[in-house]
Amino acid sequence: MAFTAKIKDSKVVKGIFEAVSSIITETFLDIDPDKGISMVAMDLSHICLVSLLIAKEDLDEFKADKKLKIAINLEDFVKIVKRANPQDEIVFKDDSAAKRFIIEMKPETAKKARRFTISMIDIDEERIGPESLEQLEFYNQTTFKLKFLDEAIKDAEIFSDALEIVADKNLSFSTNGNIGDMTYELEKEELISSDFTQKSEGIFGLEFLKNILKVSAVSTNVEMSMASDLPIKMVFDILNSSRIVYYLAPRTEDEDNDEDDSLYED
Amino acid sequence: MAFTAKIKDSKVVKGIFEAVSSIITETFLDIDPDKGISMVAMDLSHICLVSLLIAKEDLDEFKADKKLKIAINLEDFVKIVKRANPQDEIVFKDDSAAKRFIIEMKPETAKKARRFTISMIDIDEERIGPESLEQLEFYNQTTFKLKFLDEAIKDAEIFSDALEIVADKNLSFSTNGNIGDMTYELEKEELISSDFTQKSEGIFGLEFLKNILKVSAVSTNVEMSMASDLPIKMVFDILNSSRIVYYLAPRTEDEDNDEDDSLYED
DNA sequence: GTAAGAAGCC
DNA sequence: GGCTTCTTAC
Repeated sequence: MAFTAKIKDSKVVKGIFEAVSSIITETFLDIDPDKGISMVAMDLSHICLVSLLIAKEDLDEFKADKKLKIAINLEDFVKIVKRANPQDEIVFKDDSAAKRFIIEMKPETAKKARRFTISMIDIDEERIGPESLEQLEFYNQTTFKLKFLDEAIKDAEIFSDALEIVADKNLSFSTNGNIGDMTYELEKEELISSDFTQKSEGIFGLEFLKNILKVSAVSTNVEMSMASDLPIKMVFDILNSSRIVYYLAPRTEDEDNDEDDSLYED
Repeated sequence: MAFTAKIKDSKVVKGIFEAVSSIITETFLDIDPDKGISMVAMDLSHICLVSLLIAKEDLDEFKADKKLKIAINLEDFVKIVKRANPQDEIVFKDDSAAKRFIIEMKPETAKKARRFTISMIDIDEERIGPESLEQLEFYNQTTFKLKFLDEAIKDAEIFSDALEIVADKNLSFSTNGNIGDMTYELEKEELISSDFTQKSEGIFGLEFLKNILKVSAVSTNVEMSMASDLPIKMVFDILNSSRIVYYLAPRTEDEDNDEDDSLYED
């Protein structure tokens, strides 16, 4: 047992992994004695990259002898995590010898935990990390309440399956479709912070945005970075020192060619 | 009209028969002037026997001249019972001359009842009663809150379609499947009562257990009796003097031969 | 009235 | 398996 981590608030664990698993089905969990638990993975269509860090400072217990990479099916993992009751605390352990990942849950005062295991899976090493994305230069950055983006998404899906996001003097969300269109503008005063240096615009799929917004169970603000023709970067702070970062590729004019949506040219 | 019975709380009637009909499709209702309304029937695959008694003490009105056996399709019967509103009281009557069973429902204060009838059907006399099952000698018996079994079932169905139940020092539920496994143990303190004299274990189909658990609409505790290689007996008290008893046959190693699961060798 | 969970449909 | 609807808890 090279690794043990405990989180007392199972609701946070549920919120984090339900959000992530709505986009990612399989992933490595990276256990790092110095950092905590992290993962980086892309959705199958390579349109969205998700990077999660649960910092060791946010773990109520954390023991790790060495770095570990544990590959799991997130969907199955979430089915288990969902079984936690609100008052349960959750413990993760590895049983690498048996290629199993262990999840235990129990109320803090209970003696005996319900114990689940999930088989580790074999997946290819991720071919690309987020490093190249971290080099991206965004012209515009803003932080604001997640509920605004949630509203814009719900407004937009009346008309279309995509949302246009424009950062210029202010931040605007818009869409148009057969039955009509909508515009939702946030004034500077409604933004917690904003630094817009060059107009940028992009169109993004609502399905991804809706899945990303599931993070609102565990976060209240979004820090959004944009530049035309680049993926949009959205950072969500969770717990005290942890975060989930999404890079979502814009839709291109040439929607027939799915490859153009990909975050990477293979 | 040789028989009339009234139950003021239609929700109880719904709960009882929705639970039973999830396993039994056709049955005799036995009307006994001394006892009340009862039924004994097995599911079509002969894996589960259900015995229901609604004691006459629990009926708000009960008139029966003589013993009656009324064969009905429970599925159709439940469709009718489901039509009752929560504030309705329900009256059952026979119209044996017309081979019809009558269900009336109305709010207590209403003058006029909604009236349904359902045709009696022809089914073979049940070839075997529960008498032989009542002779079974169980080594272990325990009573505990239904919610624990409910949790164990929901935990287990992530992995498999079966649940292993072991009574030894304590009571444990477990399962395993391709994606992983789970264990759920109940300490003696979590059991309302327990009398374990000899370790027993058995594997039971989750589909049956889930249908049996529908009884939780009308009961809160389960009294469970076990012995290895015997059916598991589960007794649920309902109302004041009534009860539903299930005998569920364990799955056998040789799962290809369905007959081995049968409660009876024909 | 809203939101989460369960059941039914595709 | 996802989506939708219905039910139930807060």
